[in-house]
Amino acid sequence: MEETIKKQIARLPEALLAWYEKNARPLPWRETTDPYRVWLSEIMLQQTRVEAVKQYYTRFLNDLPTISALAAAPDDQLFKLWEGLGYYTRAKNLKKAAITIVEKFGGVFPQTYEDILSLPGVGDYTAGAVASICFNLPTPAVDGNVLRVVTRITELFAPIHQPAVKKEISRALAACYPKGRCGDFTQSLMELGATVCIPNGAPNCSVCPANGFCRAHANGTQLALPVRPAKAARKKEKRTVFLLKCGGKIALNKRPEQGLLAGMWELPNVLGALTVNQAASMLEEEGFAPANILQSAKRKHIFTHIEWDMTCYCFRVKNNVNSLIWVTQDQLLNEIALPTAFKKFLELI
DNA sequence: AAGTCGGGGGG
DNA sequence: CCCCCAGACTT
Repeated sequence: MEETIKKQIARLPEALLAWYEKNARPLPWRETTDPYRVWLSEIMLQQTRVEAVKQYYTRFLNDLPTISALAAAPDDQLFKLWEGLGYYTRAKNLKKAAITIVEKFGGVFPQTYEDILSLPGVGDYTAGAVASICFNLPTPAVDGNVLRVVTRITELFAPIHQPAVKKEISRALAACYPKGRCGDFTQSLMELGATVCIPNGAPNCSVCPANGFCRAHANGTQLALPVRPAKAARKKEKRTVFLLKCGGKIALNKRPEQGLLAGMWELPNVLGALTVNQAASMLEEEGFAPANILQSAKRKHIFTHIEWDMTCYCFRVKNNVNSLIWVTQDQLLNEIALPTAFKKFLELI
């Protein structure tokens, strides 16, 4: 299979590089080959759209302009810079990797594929992207865009979630990487997938530089590719969220270090949809004096594997409880990173 | 190989 | 609603 793929993508580098020179979008991380900046962009872009990343990227580099600054950054600052971007372990691993670079690599970003791959949070894709873009190594970066482009050009109906299929595609690509233009070829593949050979609807084949040798285009099978596994059904959960106010402060809770939103702050909440009376009773059982209900609201939040149907009760309470952390509105706004699911209730304050 | 881990933009 | 996004890591 690999040999077949190689033959069918043989014309890709020449066609894509010429097209990329004229059609590359100007993106902040394309103005440099500094590995810190390219690495940061690749981590932020994991499962995250370009438009969402732009502002985060610029602000992050403004506040933490060097690897050593990142290695020394307090977690609060780090998470505030990541707040709302999702997949928060990316931020934790980013700092871990920065510390590794300082301690193990003498503060110099590693320059081989294997060393880059060894950093926490860096997998095959990111290592290939950084190595090719920053160090001109023939290391493919096989993301969703590239899988779509290659499976369409070669009309490969193999399920792309299988590691073996990704490896075949990666090896075939590595063999055709153009000397001296490795970074541009990596980016041109992704650019084609992002702007021409797009997901969700018909690709723009009429302007595609590969339409002369694309099998899916020739046979009209673009929409059937790539082949993905069936998606698992999402679970639904009802939750009751407490917005507790006491003496100008708001109650927060620290989530467990494992699992969903690991280690993040949250508004106190419990499983199940409590009535306002049940919620008030629960507060009394937890050691609060009788509480006054101020407002309530319902919000839905959708994660990848679970959906929260949340009912929030805003209570004014007269005494606080030690197991909760009490913060001012200013702290909550400017210092503490609160996941989006809970941010949806802050307008009740 | 299958599950887990956020959030959002667009059909 | 549904799709899937410049994926990585754990089990």
